Amino acid sequence: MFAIAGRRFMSTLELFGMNDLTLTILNPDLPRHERCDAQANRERILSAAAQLFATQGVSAVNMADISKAAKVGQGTLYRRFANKGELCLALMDHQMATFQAQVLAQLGRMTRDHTAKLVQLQWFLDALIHFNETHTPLLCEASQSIYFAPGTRPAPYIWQHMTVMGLLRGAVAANEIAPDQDFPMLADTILAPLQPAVFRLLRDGNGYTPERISATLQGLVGRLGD
Amino acid sequence: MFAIAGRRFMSTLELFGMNDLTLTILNPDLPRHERCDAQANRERILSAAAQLFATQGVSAVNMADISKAAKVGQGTLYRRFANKGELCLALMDHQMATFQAQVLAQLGRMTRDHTAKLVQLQWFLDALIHFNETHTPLLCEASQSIYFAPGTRPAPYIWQHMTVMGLLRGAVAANEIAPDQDFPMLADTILAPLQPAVFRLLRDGNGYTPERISATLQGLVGRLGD
DNA sequence: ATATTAATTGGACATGTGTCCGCTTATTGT
DNA sequence: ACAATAAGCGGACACATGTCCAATTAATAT
Repeated sequence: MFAIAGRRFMSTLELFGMNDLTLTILNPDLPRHERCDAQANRERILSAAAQLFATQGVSAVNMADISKAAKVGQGTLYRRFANKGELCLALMDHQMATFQAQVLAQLGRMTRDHTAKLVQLQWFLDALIHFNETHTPLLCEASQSIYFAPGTRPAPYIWQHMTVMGLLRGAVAANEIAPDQDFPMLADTILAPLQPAVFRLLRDGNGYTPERISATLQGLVGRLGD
Repeated sequence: MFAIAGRRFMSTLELFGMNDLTLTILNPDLPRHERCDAQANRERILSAAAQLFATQGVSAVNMADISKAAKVGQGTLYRRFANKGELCLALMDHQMATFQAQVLAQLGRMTRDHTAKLVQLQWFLDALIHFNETHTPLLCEASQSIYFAPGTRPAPYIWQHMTVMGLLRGAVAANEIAPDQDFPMLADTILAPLQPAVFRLLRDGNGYTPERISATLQGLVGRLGD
C-alpha cells in the first residue's frame, strides 16, 4: 500500500519480490487534520457531483452547478478540487481501490496456480479494458483536465504501468519472454490503447467493442512469447 | 488524391491495388467560390497565428490575440476556424501534404526494390514519429479541441490508419504475416502510442526519446512476422 | 470561558472560448 | 454602371474556468 497525491494504491510489486523499492512518491504529510466543516463540505460536494453526473452526464455539468448543488461557494469547491478532473478522480477513488484489490487478489491466485505470467498480463489487460469501459466519461474528463508537469504522470497510470512492468519482468524470470527488451517503454506501448481518450476514440470513433479491443491486445501480448 | 473536410490527402492505397474503393468522404462541394476579401483575411489570420505561435508558443496564444494581430474581428476568425485546433490543422496543412508525398514516394521506392512490407511499415512508423516530434504542440492542440462525433475520426488519422492497413494487407499478400487477424483494430493499436496526447506523455511525462519509442514500436511490428 | 491563530469560506473578478446579429461589401445579373 | 442579394464582417455578449482576498469560523492554548 502506498499513496500518490492523496490516493491509495495497492502494490502489486509485492508479488514480484520488489517490495524494497522506495515508493515514497509525493505527499508525505497526508493525514493532516482536516477541519470538520471542511470534511462535511467535501462530502456534500462529492455526493452533489455524483448526483448531477448521474442525471445529466459528466460533460453537461459545470463547476458552478456543482458548487450550487452542494451549497458551497466556488472558491470552496476549487480549494478541494483544482478542476473537474480531480473531482472525477476523487469520485472514482473507491471503485479504483476495489478494482485494484480484485486485481491483486486474482493475480495472486493465478501465481499460486502457476499460471504463466503472460497469461496473467492478458487477464489484467482484459480487466483494465472493462474498467475503462465502465468509467470512460469520468476517466476522459480526468485525463483531459489534469495538468502534468514534465516527468510526472497521472496517478492511476503509474499503478497500471507498474503492474504491467511487474508482469513482464515476471515473464522474463519465468523464461517466457526474451530479457533484452525495453520493458518500461514496452509497458507504455501496451497500455497506450487504454489511455482514456484513445480508448474512447476506439470505442466511439471506430465502433470497436471492448471484446475486440481486448482480443487484439491479447494477441499482441501473446506474440511477445516467441 | 482525395479530400476530407477540405484537406487534401495522397492515397497510399494506389500502392496496394485498392484504388477502386470509394473514398468520397464528406465535403463534395469544396471549391465553392470564396470571396476575395475572405481569402485575404484567411491568409492574414494564418500568418498572424504562425507568427504568434512561433514567438510565444502555441499554448500562450489565444484566439483574441490572433484576431487582433490579424486585424479582424473575433467573429471573422471563428467563421474561418471553429477553434484553435482547426487553426492548427490548417497551419500544418502544407507540411502534412509534403510529408504524405514523401511517404508515398519512399514507399513506392521500397516496393520497387522489393523491400518487405513489414520493413516498409517500420520505416513508416519511424517517419511518423519524427513528424510527431516536430509538430507536437500543434498536433496536441488540434487533437484536444476538435470535437469528433461518434463514428468520426480526425482527418490526419484516417490517412495514417489507411496507410498502416494497406501495409499490413500487403504483408499478408506477401506471406509475411498470418491473414487471420483483426487488421483494422491492429492498425489502431500500433498507432495508439503516436496519438498526439499519448506521444507527448511518452516524451515529456516519461522522458523517452523518439528513437526509443521508434525502437520499441518496430520491435512489436517485427514480431508480427513469426 | 476566552483569546489567539490558522484554516476555511464564498462571492466578486479576471481571462478565455465561442455565439449572435445588425451593418458592410463583394459579386452577379441586367 | 447599377441595383439586388448573398456572403462576410466585427464587436458586444453569454458562459465556463479558475483566482483572490476580506470576512468568518473551527481548533488550540491560556
